[in-house]
Amino acid sequence: MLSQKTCYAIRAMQHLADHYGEGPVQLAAIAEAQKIPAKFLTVILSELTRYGLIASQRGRDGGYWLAIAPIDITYGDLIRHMRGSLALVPCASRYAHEKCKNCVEEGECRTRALMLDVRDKTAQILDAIKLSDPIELVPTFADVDTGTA
Amino acid sequence: MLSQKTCYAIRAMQHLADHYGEGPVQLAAIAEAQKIPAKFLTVILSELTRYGLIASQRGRDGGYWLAIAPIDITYGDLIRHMRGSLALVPCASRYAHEKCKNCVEEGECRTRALMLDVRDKTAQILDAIKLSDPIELVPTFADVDTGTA
DNA sequence: CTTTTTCCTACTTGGCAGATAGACAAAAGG
DNA sequence: CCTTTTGTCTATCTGCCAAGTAGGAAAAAG
Repeated sequence: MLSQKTCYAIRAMQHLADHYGEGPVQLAAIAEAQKIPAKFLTVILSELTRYGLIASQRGRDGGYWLAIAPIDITYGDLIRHMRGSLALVPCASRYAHEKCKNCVEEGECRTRALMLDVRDKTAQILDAIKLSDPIELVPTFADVDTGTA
Repeated sequence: MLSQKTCYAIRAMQHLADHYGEGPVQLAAIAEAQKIPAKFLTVILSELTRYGLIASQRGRDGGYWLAIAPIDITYGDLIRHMRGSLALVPCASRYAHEKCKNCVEEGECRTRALMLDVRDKTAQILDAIKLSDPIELVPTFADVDTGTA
């Protein structure tokens, strides 16, 4: 599961990508358009600024903009910055590896082996899609007919 | 992230799969071998029994065993039972769909479109691997050299 | 009827995601 | 300079829920 914060961050970044090259976008504008609690967005944007993904300007007519062209930012980057990991299990993370608690030896853990594979496939998808890429929207009812899960 | 409970459930099921056809396996044996707190395992196994994945017998020489052949149980099934969803975001789940809070319209949400894709790929992997499949273990140091994430 | 083992319901607890508060810093206009 | 606007930082609150515990009931077998 992505945290709520990560979801907010993604939407904020998408918003900035949509307005790339148009000068600073103010926090309030993002908050309203993306339905993100303004005060919380403050924290998120500061974080993204610190990571170097966005730049900012204070004072009148200030705001935020992408520090990197949207074509150079992948969803994978973004999620890793916000969550630390794409893996479903701490021991299967490559950048944010951590031992699971109450687990068997890592070298003996079948779950870990499996989840490493899932992680890599997930990374393949998310690292291939850039903020600038058009994303084909999926209508709301799509869930009903495919009985996959 | 898989919950700790889900991880325990997976290991417990693997254990039962390893002893398939050997008669009932007692809770204490699973708990010890898989390093799972015994009292908590109680709750998990009962749940799995209710779902029909395992069967049980009380009393002397009782225990648990798989109610279904390991070749007919996929990791996907298992995780869905324990977590309700393979998706990274509630609105991208197919069986356990739920609206995200504080989000834009689902039909307009790019994050959802993306995450639906990730979910499907994840399901493809996890539904293709059965409890009976041998899983190639991955040595502990594998994380160091591949700089993917 | 005693022992062994699973089953059930309820409860406790700690941690942390999510969100807020409020003082501070800087940029621009007048 | 002083005021307004907007971002920055650090501290704090709060409610929820995963994780685990407690303890007794039910069943099987001898």
